Amino acid sequence: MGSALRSQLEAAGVSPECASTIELVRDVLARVGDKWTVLVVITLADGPLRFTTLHGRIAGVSQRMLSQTLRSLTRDGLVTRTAYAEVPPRVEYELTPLGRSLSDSVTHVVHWVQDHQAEIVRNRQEFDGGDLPTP
Amino acid sequence: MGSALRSQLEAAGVSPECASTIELVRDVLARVGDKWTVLVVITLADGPLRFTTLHGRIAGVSQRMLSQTLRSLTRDGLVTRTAYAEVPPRVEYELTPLGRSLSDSVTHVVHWVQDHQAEIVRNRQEFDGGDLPTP
DNA sequence: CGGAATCCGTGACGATACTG
DNA sequence: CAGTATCGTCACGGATTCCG
Repeated sequence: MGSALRSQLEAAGVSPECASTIELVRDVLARVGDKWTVLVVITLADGPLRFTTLHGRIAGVSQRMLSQTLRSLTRDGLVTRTAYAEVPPRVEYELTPLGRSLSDSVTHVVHWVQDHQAEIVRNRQEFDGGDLPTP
Repeated sequence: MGSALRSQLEAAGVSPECASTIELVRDVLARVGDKWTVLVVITLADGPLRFTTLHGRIAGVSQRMLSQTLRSLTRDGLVTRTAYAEVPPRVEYELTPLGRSLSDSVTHVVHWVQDHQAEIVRNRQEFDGGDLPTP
């Protein structure tokens, strides 16, 4: 399996030396593509925020998912988690330089989507509707 | 929900005029992040390929998932599907200019992952292992 | 050959309740 | 305030089978 996958990346212009890169690429892209990660990242782009603030700003996210997303991001070193020993407790999350650099790449894709969204929507309508029925 | 989401994009530097952009962004990113799309796209980067060839080159993909992925990509206008009325039947898939331009953006992220994979792996090990146990 | 249809297991996700 | 724990649902993804 590895060699075939390696050739995939070679075709994409990725250096062939590390076969497991593809898995990590897929892993990171899956993270980026998941439901909440992008929203968390771009929300944190302004500066550090605490859990509840984040929870309030990102509409529709459950505590469970937010917590999980933040832990994954922290694990990968994309955000830092800082807990202050206070009463009431306060925890702040902040993008690391690594997280910010990923954010830049992702923003690039976001802008791509924005630039081509009309075309995509039109393509979908055309595909779904086929030609208009003749009633 | 829409207004909160809109502010997300504003924070990310995206123009505020279209509230539904965020959903499309998430949608497209989810597609990009899914298990097979990236592999299909970079495999098609060389040129048009037929279904079975694609199925052979992408290790581990089932016919179902490949078919599904290709249909989604076709629906969005990222690939074209050309069926030749022959025996045996032949169907070729090819990246559209739109698909190629997305491919470029995604490749950018792929390269980012490649550049930072060592750091990510190290971060994960550090996070998972914590400090080394003392046996 | 190129799929679509069916069945089915797994786990992602949301809602809720509880804890330090 | 900042989570963890538990549970129920359901969509994703794989294997198999059937059709044009």
